[in-house]
Amino acid sequence: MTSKQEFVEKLRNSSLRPTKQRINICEVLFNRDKTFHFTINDLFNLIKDKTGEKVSLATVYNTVHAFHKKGYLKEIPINSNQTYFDTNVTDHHHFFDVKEEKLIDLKNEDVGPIEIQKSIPGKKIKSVEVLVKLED
Amino acid sequence: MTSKQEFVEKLRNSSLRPTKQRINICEVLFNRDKTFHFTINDLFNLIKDKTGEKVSLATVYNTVHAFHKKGYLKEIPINSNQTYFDTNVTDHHHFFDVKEEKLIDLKNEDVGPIEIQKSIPGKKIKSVEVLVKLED
DNA sequence: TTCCTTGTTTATAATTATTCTAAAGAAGAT
DNA sequence: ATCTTCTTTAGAATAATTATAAACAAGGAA
Repeated sequence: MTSKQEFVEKLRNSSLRPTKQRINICEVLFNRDKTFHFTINDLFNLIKDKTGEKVSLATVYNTVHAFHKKGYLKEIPINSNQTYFDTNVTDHHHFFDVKEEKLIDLKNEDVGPIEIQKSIPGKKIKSVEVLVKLED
Repeated sequence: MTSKQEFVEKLRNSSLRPTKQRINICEVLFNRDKTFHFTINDLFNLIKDKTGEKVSLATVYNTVHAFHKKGYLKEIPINSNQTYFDTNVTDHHHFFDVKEEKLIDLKNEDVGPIEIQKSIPGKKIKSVEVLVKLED
């Protein structure tokens, strides 16, 4: 359980003003035991449900992008019409259940080391992501 | 160099009628040495350039989806506003140059074996894709 | 051939996710 | 309090994709 005050500090430390909306979004995103996978629309609906307060869709977009930029959220590369985010920003991978459109975390140790043995001149590796698609 | 007749047969074998439009699309997609990464819009523009004939955008969508369904094209999981496809349908991976929005093939042997040591009850693995993002 | 059925193409409209805009409101500093 | 800057918001704009339904073409049968 993270207190509201901690979110206020987190936001201040990131030079993001601690507004009511952002704190509500923090509650929904970060006040959890497990990692959380979501689309903007998921989040938009959850905010109303969990906090009882409505935050405009534009603000949800703004805030998610701000948090992503600050490194508090990770974008998951996946083929979907919607963009998926993850509150687990550590280096890890995903299962994607195609039928249920659901993501499941895959720990690094469940995949083993991945050694990329090719390099592109002038470029460096920013991230390595494994996506394992699941079917029935 | 693949002849037009071969495309006609390929289409017939897939119970797709060999129309002028589909054959043109085949020429652009499959008459190449190297693997080809593209978005629908890339392809739409290339058809005009390479064949001199215009195919409607809707037909490009229809055909790409039909070819994807038949297994002649692979969809690449990536976070982009556009969907990327690949004419290389073998099991392999990708670099994505984030700045230039360009994909580069990564052979399986350049990545090494990936062993997924977690399983989800009732589900089986459909595909394993590695995406390596590149930055300058 | 000619006719018939079914599949295909097409322009255009509809849909959907996301971004933009500009005005009103709130936070923080002085 | 006042001022500046950041934030929120509704709604408009954009862009990719999908749906629609009418015209058209392919393939088969007579």
